[in-house]
Amino acid sequence: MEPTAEVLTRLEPLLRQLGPALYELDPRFRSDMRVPARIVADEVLLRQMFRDRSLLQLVNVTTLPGIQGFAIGMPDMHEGYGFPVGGVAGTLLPDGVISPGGIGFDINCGVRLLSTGLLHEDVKEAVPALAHDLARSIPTGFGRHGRWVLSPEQLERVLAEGVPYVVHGLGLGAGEDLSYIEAGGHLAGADVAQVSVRARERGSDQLGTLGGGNHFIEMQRVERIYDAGAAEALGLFEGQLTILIHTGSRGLGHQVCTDWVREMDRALAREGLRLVDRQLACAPFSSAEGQGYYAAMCAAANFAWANRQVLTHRVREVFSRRLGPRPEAWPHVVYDVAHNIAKLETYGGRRLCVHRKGATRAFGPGHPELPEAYQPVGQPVFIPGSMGTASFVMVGRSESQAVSFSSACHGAGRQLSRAAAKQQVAGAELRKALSAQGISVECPSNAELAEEAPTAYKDVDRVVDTVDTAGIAGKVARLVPLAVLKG
DNA sequence: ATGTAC
Repeated sequence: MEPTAEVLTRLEPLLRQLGPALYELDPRFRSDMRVPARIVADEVLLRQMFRDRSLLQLVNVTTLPGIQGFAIGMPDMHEGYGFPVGGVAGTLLPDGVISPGGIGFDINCGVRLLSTGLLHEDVKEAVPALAHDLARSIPTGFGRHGRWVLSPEQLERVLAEGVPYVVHGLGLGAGEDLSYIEAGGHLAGADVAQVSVRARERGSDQLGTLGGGNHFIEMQRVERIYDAGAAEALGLFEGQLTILIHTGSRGLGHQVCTDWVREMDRALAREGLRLVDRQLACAPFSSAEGQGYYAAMCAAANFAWANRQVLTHRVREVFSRRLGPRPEAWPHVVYDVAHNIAKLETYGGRRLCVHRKGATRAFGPGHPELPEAYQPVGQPVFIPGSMGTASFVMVGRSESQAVSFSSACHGAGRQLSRAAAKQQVAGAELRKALSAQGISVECPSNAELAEEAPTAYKDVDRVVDTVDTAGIAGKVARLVPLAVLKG
């Protein structure tokens, strides 16, 4: 929905440019703003944000109790539930609020990049078969559940322990994988008791499933390297075959979000508190609701990392079956990073709860949380483009700390709603067009395909260049699709 | 994103 012309004319003069790709909205725009709103964008992307409610949603975020500094939108920002997708906000611990809408329904939706030692050129003929095998091995699509049902005990351990349990307890993956996953694939704040029975039921057969919507697995070719030093540190080279996995915590995370939004909504009503937008339901981090949600969110995040780990194992099985057990055909984890999560981090000596919704953590070089090999170059940031377009590998820069609470964008960003895309795009035609580009498509539904059409998304090259210009992350490599597997 | 509006 578009904001009214009246609102936009009032907003415009209070918006000033702070840098080559950074804007600030003065808090005088609305009396309830506690801090300014900032936006990483160029002129074109900024204009696009005027076409939906995302800017006003970002303004709403600045009203949250305990918010520090500013609320900031990434260049791929668009309208979401409560918070805009592409929004970042840090609240002061212990009594600032945590808001499930600031993390998103798909808790720890994120991206994992796998690299092979193969040149695409050398395995060209095998790509369609590999894609087909992946489609047979990995359940995809909305409502699709896996054939593998975890016992209640296994699920509890996934929620409590995350990827270390998947590797060492379930035997799926290698010990080296753990060093290349944000937080080692395990948040210690998880408390299984805060995850409802219903959420657990929904998750019990969804480990190792891809889901629908914009979730996908893509086989890609490294088309171009921008930063040779960083590419070398990440093990990337031109012509290389890579695999990108984009998925999250499935129905389990969705149910956790639903449960705790309701819980917080009730608590607010009990105390007679009204928010500017009910979808911003939140609670002080230190409150029972804040602690409960945070513990459940950590558990759902562990589930999502575990999910991407199981999918990695499936990819390895398929590659090894098809290409033989040679070391160059064994996909390594380059990195795995969330873009829907809240993390506890320190800025200017203050402990904050940093909400990232459709925003990727982008720690610069030398950050202690990075694996040793990436210390000199910074944290890998993956920007999946829309289907059939390029994806990018970037690395976080130290400047991101002051500019954006160490955050960058997470994708191209929608410019058409799912409904609008479905109306405008014929899935069957799109399928043909992708095939004509030489991209193998493994997706049962034309409707799902249409919703994710490239025209439904902003220009990923522009989004990525804006992030680069803003100085929060730098371009390392451009990856182009060879085969896409989606729901 | 999501057993696609309890």
